[in-house]
Amino acid sequence: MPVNSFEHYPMSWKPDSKALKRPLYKSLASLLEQDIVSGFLAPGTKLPPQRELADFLDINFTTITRAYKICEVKGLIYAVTGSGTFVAPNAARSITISRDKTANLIEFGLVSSFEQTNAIVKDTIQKVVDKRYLEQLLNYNDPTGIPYQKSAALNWMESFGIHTDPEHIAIVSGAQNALAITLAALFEPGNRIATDLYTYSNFIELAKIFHIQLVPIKGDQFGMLPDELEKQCSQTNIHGIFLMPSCSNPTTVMISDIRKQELAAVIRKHRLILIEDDMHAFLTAGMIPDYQQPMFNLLPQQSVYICGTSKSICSGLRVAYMVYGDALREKILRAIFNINVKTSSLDAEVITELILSGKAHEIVSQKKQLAQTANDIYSEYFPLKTTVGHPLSFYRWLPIQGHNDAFQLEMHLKGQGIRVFHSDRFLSGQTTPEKYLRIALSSTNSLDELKTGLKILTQYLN
Amino acid sequence: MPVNSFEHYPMSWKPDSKALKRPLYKSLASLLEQDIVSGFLAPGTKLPPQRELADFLDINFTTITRAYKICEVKGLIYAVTGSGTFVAPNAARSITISRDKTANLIEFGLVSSFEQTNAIVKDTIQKVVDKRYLEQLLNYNDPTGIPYQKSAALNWMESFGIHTDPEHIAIVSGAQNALAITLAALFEPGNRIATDLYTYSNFIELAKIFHIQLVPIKGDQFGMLPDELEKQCSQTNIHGIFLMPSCSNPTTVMISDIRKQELAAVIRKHRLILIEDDMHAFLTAGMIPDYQQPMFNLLPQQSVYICGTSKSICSGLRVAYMVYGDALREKILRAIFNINVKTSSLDAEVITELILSGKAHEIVSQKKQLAQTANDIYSEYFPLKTTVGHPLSFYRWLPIQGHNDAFQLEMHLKGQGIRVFHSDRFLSGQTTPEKYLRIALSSTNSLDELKTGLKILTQYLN
DNA sequence: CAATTTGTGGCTACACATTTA
DNA sequence: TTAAATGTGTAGCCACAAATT
Repeated sequence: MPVNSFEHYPMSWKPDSKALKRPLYKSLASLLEQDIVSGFLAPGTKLPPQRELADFLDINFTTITRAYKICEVKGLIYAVTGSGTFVAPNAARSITISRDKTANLIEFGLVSSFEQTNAIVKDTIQKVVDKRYLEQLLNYNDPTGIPYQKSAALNWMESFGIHTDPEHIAIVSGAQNALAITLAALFEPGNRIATDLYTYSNFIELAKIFHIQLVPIKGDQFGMLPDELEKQCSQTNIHGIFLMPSCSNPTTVMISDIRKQELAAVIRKHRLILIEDDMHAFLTAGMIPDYQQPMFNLLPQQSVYICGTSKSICSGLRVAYMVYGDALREKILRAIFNINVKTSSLDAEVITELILSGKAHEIVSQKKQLAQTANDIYSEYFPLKTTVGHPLSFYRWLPIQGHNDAFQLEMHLKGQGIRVFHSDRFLSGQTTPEKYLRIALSSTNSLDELKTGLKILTQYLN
Repeated sequence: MPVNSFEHYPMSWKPDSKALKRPLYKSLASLLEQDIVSGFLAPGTKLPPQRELADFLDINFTTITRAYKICEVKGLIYAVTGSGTFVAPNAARSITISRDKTANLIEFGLVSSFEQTNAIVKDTIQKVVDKRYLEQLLNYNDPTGIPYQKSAALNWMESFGIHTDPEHIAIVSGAQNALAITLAALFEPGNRIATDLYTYSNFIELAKIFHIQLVPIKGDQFGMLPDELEKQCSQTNIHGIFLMPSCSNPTTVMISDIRKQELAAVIRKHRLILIEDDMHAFLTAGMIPDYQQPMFNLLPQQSVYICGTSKSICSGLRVAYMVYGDALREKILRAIFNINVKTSSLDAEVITELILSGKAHEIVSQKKQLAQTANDIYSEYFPLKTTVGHPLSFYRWLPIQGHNDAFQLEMHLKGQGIRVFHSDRFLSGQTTPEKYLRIALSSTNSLDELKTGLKILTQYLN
């Protein structure tokens, strides 16, 4: 029997108890899902507490717990002990970022990599084709990469501070693919991974696919806060942590060397698996005075270091390097064989040749130059108030005011001819009061187009 | 309080109740896992019934259910209602098949694809490099394939009976990758997929990675038995079915056209998602008199059709085509973007050029010729007693007697210089009394080596 | 700092379905 | 055919932990 009449305490959600079928918890979960996906329950809405809803429906409150759990794992809602359960910011839509050529828009959304440099790659492909061993690249051999390709990879990563042997490196099909492999290999459904409050939206989606919960941790201008991480680790059972130390996506924050060591101490203490996505090492190592080494070096036995070549060398050739501790090796190899079989040796060979011939460094220095120019242009339109973030980042993180509806803002800007992403897309958990736009500087067809787009943006935002 | 003393009914497994910590079910599961992985509990061992073990440990029997469930999802054990719980045949080892070059062995294990034909591919790569639009293949554009590449794909699959539009096809990085994407996109942990008793071992491993349970269904010489499928579907909640109609791996069984229709009726009735791995269509369509069309055509809205080009065209270029119904499209695209971002347009372009230039058909006819010769050689050593199975299969399924320890047999044959796989590797669930070897005919360096290997094998088995 | 609110995790009870004897 | 054995699935009970007031 319900105890209260609820007339004085209106609940934000009153599911029709007649619509409930057995099993109750599944039925309730699907009612909730419907109301969220249909938009009836807006993002941020506080759902009734478990006990209250249970009372209303006259069932046990743990049955509500179960129903809520189903929706939480699907990323539709999130729960905060003590304060309640809320509809997630990105509940009703997919935040996957991919190339979308439908309209003639100025691309500030997807972060490309100044594709102007691809002409250099073209010549190198010809050199690879001329090699007498080309045929050897077309079979099933060496699923994790041919030994000399791995040597070239080590050569490439040496300047970032990575040192290992060919047994602990694998060539995979891009950094995103490396992340998928890592989650498949080392985590189980229901595991938790700590991330920054704002993080790479495709990692959020990947976590959903693998049914891994993300635990957002607060940070400051030097990266994630060790105390906050410590707090969460001691509170709940956390299995891993995802970091992008060289230039966090989307915030452009670089983790300082001291902070790396502090974080490493917490990670070591709680035996987390560190997933270090160091896609931007090429922009940071040797450039930023504070840069010492990747976190992998501090925690080699419990880390996966991922070095993608899409941003630094060429985006269309899907090649990334994974470096891992011995304890993780077997599981990772198994996941690679089952998800990829292998990565095309032809693609890997082109990247290898670019590295060994020195062309890769040439490409990098061109890209740095382009990044410098693009950032200079950006600061003409949006002066950088502080020195926060990476000075050469391929994207910027612009604080905005008064545009709380992420979807609507993105739509309006599309109407203005600009594709850009609102910060809500990058939220790993609950919402925050501050709002931003992530503005890719590396994806327009020309620097003129970049200027045009930024001009439209300044006008729109003022 | 325990009710019985158990002295008269010895249990196969008596965990130390003092070793149990809280939570009980996790602790118990890990004790069980240890004893299985260490080999203390051999494959096939019957575990104590849930109630009996509960009585012994003096806890509730559903706590045992939970512990068993954890191990079942990990593939360590399997449960049969009414008869009990058993240690799985492949519990203690990984059955992932991958290239393994460690020793100088004759390769009868991994199924390659007569790599002699790769010389033709070499010339085509040069043609691709000469194209003026090569640079356009090096960016993030067209993540599911460039429109004309998709047209070529449709062109290629037309002879297999596939007709669709470019919106319902995607280019991915090989058939195994397509399977990973399909499982990630369309299934949830705990879902069940029906498979043949013997099935592709990397699919079994993939199911483990995604925590999907396989439900083995009996079959005969024409493929899976519809009645058995119907029975299982009405008994438990099954979400999908995995079939290789053109030439099942490892049994070489081809599903007859009548059987396809009967199976389709059951699949439709129970709304299963059909995963049709039609890697061998090129060996079957137009070759086998009975061949009419893929099952995709019978169930276009609830099927994923996978057409790999590794076996038919070139194994090192990681390219497969996925064809799917509109209802599945969005989820599949999301999984592709998150697991691959895209497949190398360079690789896809080479395959496209091979198809459009007619070279692909040339390669196929060479491979068919090689397959014919290899099968002829095989039948000199192991006369085919019946007409069961595909006549041109790249591998054969040899019944053997008296070698029940799969691992030991594989080891002994390695000692003889041969790498080959025992049927236990391909078991999707419980064990069977019949034993086989899967013998790859397409992976030796020469036909002479094939003969040598087969000779050693006949001698060993007699 | 204590009381209250709210969510988490684990064990138990029980109805039910299938298989086997 | 019926009874016993055995596994499956759902809901309830309860101790506890964290956050709020």
